[in-house]
Amino acid sequence: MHDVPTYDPAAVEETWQARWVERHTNEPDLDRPARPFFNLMMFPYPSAEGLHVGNMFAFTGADIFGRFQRLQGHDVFEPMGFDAFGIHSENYALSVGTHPGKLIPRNIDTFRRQLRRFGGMFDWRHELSTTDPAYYKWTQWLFLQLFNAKLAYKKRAAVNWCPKDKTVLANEQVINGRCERCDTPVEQRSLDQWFFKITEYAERLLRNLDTLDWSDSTLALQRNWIGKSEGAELVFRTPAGQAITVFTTRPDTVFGATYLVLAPEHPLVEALTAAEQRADVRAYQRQVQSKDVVSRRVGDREKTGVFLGSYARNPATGDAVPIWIGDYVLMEYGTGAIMAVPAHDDRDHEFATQFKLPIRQVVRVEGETLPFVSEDGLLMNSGRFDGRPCRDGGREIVAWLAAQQVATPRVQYRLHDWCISRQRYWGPPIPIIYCDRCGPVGVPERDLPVLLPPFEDFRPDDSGVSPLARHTEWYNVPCPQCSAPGRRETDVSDTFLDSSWYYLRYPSTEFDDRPFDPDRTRTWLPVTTYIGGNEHAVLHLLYSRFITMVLKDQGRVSFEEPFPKLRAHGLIVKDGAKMSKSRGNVVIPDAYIKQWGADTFRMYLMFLGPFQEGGDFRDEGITGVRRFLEKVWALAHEAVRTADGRLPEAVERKLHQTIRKVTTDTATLGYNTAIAAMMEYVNVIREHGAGSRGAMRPLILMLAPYAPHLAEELWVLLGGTGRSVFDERWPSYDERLAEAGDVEIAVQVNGKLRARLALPRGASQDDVVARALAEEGVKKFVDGNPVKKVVYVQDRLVNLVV
RNA sequence: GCCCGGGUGGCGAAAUCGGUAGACGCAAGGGACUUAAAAUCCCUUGGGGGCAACCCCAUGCAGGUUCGAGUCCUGCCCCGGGCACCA
Repeated sequence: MHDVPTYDPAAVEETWQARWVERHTNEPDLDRPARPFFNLMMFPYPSAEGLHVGNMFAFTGADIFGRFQRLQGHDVFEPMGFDAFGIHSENYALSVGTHPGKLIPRNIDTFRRQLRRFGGMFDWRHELSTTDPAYYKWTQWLFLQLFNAKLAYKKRAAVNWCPKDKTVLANEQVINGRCERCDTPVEQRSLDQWFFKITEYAERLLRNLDTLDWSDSTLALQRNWIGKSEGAELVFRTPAGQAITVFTTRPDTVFGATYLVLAPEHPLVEALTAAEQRADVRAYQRQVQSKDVVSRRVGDREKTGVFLGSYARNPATGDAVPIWIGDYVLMEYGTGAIMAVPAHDDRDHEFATQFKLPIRQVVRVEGETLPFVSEDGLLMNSGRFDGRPCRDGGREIVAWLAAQQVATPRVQYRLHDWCISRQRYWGPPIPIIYCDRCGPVGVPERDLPVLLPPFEDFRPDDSGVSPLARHTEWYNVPCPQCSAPGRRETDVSDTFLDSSWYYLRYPSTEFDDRPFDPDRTRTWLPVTTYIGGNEHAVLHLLYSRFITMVLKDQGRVSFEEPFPKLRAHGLIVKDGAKMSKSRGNVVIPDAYIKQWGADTFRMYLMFLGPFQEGGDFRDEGITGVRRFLEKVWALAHEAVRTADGRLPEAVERKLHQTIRKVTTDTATLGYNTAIAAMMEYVNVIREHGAGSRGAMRPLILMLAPYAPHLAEELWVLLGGTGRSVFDERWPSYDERLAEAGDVEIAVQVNGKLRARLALPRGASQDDVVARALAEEGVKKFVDGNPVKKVVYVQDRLVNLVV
């Protein structure tokens, strides 16, 4: 064995990272690409802790995909940016006594350094940060497009208020009644808020899901979130003529509705309350209001409520049914009022039992006892609808009641309008000026951006208004329409608005007079492949789809789905447990990259489990990958000194099988098995002592997406003359060579494996059976019995049934 | 409660149009080289039985379909994630 120079990843990686910059290797021609491929990954929030291993895992997987596409001959655009506005940065700045405006640039510097160091194929010409006025100018512009289209509106609303972060939260940011950031129980407050009418797009957002190439889990999450229910609104009238409208998904059970329940906040409660019940009703309402959202929604589920002392007529039966209020009915969903069918709804049953209300069975299902909710039954106690199947009967009942003007078919979504205002500092100011004469007026485009003033005093307070509202010199401005004294909106917008359009900005970052250039957008969008975590399956992805639909409706883009192909990666855990600071098991990538090199670290991350499922990070495992790269390094150096000739047959066959496997696996993000296949190939080369150029060059090409620095280095060593291995083409394989040689055929007797035969491909059934019967191990089990049946699978298996 | 995933060696995991279970890697044990160690190389490694060729058992549990089931069907159990008093 000749001397092989030591593999020094740090040196190799530094050299090539410098060359990539000098040679503009990662900068595609954005104006005239032959085969554009927009490889997008979810941009990170630049935390003070730096890039963590979860980011690194995601970016590595996405980068491998981009590099693979590049080798397939695409012009791959792989940009990177920073989602740097938001409560997280602001809270961190407060906790360490600095200003987010100072903190964020430092954090971004760290991230940029880390992202270069791990070897991402990023086009840094197109880096963006959502906090850059050149970016948020257009975030504000986007708000104005929705405002002008009447898709943004302000309303006083009971909103989620986090007493710790002192801000309003979107429904999506409330987890089990608690703030998703700080876990504080969320309170209800009534404030004026800006909303986007995403509910107007609910049906389209739902329907389009069928056209998307997304993972099933992500699609399911979105469907769930949109939460479509079909049913009807039914009207119950009081003797005084008041109409109480309820929403139900089970109009077939209306004959079983024995009472009504309204949400305690329902506007009709006052009018429906009898004098003698007034005190009790008031007390109950106060009690509910004082509950925090946690105990109302998820904590104590015991049914409570109060009788209002009045009645309404069931439109189907004509019976007078009592009207109650109860906090298990929510004002935000449906009409805030329900018809209670205690026989066929568990919650209603519980309530009726508690308060001794009548229970009337109207559905019969074999073997079921009350209460049950099945729709697979026949109606009973339902007048002329008796005996009808539930679903048909329901339709007929709605038609019957609709003719009397007391029923309307209705579709209900769980999705709420998107509350986008935040009473905080670290975000883009909402570009609105209030004028006593003109009302809310959009800031004219020529005056954008509305700069976020660099106030040192940005601490939020309990007032329910933004810190910007403390600065009269900032918010007092003339009305852009009539020049009368006006006042700026002092709320800033939600971070999810920043991230709802960043993919549109990337190809157009150099244009300061337009948010996204029409030509660039036509060339590069929609995004070819989007890779990111399922934690954004609902919020970010739903908002981005909505914004894109709005832009499409305004004729600003030609597509309505920004991410036709999306792949979600899994989560990475450490030694079987979720990483967290408190557990002390957070993996800091820098230390690993320093010790092992970026190429080894990238490959290890991809080897520890299926990319789309995540995996368990264990320190011990990394040595295997490093050993593999050392072997490749040594074989390549050996190959240089070896005369090239035809590969040994076994090596050639394995090579073609490997190219086949690595190609399909890389294309489908099956990185762990692709790496395993390359390891197998290297093992075969070593067994045959066949480390020649012909054996190694295709391997280096396949390895390039995974270990780009090493591949560049070895490509030059093996005679590559171009500027980069990524200007080469992915190797192709020959199916015939991959399938050459004998196949092993399993011989079963009665389904149990008894022997293996090595035979040429394509042997006939008769030959195989004859050979099988000659085997000792087979004879023994056939034992002279006649073979009753032969199952033969060409080139794989024969099963003799005796 | 509902909706997605997922349960395979000591460990991370392969194999799903039903067709040779455990590829690849880690760890462990044995050996070679070395004054020694590291590194490297070779061998063994799911469980049980046998001197051996071999045999039996084994993919969360219980059934079923099939010549044949990790894979399909029925009913359960457990783990992870999401939604959740949504009418």
